[in-house]
Amino acid sequence: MKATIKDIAKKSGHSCSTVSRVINNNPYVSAETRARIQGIIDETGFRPNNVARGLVKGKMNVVVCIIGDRFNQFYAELFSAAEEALNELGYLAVLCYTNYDPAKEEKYLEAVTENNFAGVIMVTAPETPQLTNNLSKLAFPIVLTNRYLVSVPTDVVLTDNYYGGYIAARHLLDLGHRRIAHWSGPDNSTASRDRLRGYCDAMQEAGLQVRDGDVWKGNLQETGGYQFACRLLENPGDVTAVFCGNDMMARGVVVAYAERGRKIPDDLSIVGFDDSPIAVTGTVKLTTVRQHAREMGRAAAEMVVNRMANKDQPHRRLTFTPELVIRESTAACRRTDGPL
Amino acid sequence: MKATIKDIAKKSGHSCSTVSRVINNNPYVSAETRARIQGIIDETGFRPNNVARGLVKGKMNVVVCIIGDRFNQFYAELFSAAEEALNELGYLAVLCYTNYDPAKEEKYLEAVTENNFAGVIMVTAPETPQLTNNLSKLAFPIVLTNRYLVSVPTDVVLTDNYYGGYIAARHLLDLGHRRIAHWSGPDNSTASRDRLRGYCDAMQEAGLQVRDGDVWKGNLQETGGYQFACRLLENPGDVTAVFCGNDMMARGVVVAYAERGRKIPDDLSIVGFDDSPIAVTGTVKLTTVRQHAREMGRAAAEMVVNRMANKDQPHRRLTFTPELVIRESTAACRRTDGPL
DNA sequence: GCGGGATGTAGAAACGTTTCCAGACAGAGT
DNA sequence: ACTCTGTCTGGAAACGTTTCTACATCCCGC
Repeated sequence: MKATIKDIAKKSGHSCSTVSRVINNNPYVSAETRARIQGIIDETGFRPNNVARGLVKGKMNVVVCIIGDRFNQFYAELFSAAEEALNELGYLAVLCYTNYDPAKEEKYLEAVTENNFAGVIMVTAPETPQLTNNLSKLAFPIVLTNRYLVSVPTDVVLTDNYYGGYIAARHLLDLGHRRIAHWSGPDNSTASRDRLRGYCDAMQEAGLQVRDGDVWKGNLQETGGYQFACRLLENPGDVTAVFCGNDMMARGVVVAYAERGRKIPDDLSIVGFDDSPIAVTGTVKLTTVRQHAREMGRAAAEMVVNRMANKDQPHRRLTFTPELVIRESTAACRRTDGPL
Repeated sequence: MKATIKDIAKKSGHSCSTVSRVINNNPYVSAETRARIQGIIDETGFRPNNVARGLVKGKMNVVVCIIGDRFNQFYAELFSAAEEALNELGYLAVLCYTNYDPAKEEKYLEAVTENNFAGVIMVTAPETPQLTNNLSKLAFPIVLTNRYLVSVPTDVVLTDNYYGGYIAARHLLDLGHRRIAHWSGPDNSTASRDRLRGYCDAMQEAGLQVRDGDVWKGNLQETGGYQFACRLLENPGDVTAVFCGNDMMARGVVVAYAERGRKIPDDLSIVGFDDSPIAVTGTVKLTTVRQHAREMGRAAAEMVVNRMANKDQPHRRLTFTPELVIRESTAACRRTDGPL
């Protein structure tokens, strides 16, 4: 069987307490004692049992990241940074995908409770009544990222999506575009809504009106962008630029145009969102709005362990400012024929 | 604080043992007692603490899936099926990505040991000395999938990759192709090697010789396929068909050709591998070799819990037979000019 | 030479379950 | 009437840690 702390205690002639102290780097151990015990630990290959530790401490040193969408590399990047930070802080990070299914979300949150995991970093969750109901009575730290809930205060780390939407539209306007579409995801997240507002305000500021037909909502994946692009190609109108809800969608647009021999940015200017790795794969590098994925991930990690120590501090919202990254998918508007 | 089994015992006037019995559906509880206790459990919202349970049972009911590659949807599919099965069997499934980094792999395996997780399903791992060394002394059940290790016997569920390579090449040969390239991943997995063998044997059977220059090894991702396709386009030779190591790679080839206005399958026939979801997204649906991802996932799940019960049974290797799925990326060879 | 704060160590309780053991009771077979 | 077997229940040990309490010892300043 695996060696326990008692075995080490017996072998070294010391008590469990003392062995525990050397394991946990408690200063109240003499140099000789520490050396002797450490020697035995090393030669035995003893590793403390985290389950027992978890029982007395009241929590396992495991943080679960619950993510809606496994295709979005922005989340992957965010998680990877969070994991790195969590490891440094002594926690194991594991991943669960919900596929945006509220039932799965609930299942995972329940599992966290039952297993006394230390906390949760949750990346995107549509705001369902169950979720808000659950969140409000959860006993462990949870930090949301990317979107916040209007009905429940939580710790959250965000991008300033309003500003992101604003600079995306602003950039296209500066290039002379006048009819700018916005393709995004379902309307159930603050992230999407805030970006939309930013886009609308930029348009209005330029004296342009956003028409109903200019904003399309679909799935935030490559297929979504692909489909919308096909729809636009069939019925071009005078749209000369598109602001996409994320880079995956933007990629889908590029593919649809490439397949028909149309040129980006000549035939259409595209701004993505996220600046995820796929923004720079493929021939046309995307102009996009960079979210600071790694910084957000690290911040979320720090926030979640911070809350473990201070259970009752007020909830905090940390907002990162996105920035425009100009690459090859946008260019000055060449169409001058239409009105507006 | 959260209710414990003792609180329930006190409230119901019964002992902890009895409460435990109703929680675990032990038959030795009278109907009335069970009803009364269950009532209290329900009204209290009591949930047993898995950590305490894990301590006495010697393991947490958590299975970790360790996956090398988060981009490959075939693995995602496999994991999703495994998770489903594991949930049915009473286990929580969580995910860790190694990015093919042996150090991360080791870290996760260590975490499994320290946290007494119930077992591991590991999807792809390059066979490093550390890994084999670690695996041979692990105390928990582990089942490998997709590739097996030559130096350590383990439980493993596989696709018959040799046969997969064979039918892929055979299909292209049947379409009249003679110069068929094979683009795959690094040579460190049995999966790649077996597919290569199958492809070579099919070629030889047809009286054709595989030349060194026909087999390229790169990264098994879209970028890998894209790069190889570019290389081929620059220097076409007489290759008319390609058998790709997986669907992502095949997709990359399609994109490269589309961007240059070349037609698939007219200019190049492509066979992928996996039949992952991306095989049917995009305009050209891929001809590919289907691996039975969901069946493999479920099998892996069953295998891992099976081994928990029977620690000393001999290791098993379960092989699924892949099948060719013919779609739009392959067509009869039209080039008849060159010798072979 | 004596109280008093560090420093070092051991023993035992505690964490929340499961499970082993023992005992009570009932009905059935002799 | 008696064992015997099966059903039901409670008490307590066990799982492997951390941590609380208690007790030495030492050195310091008086």
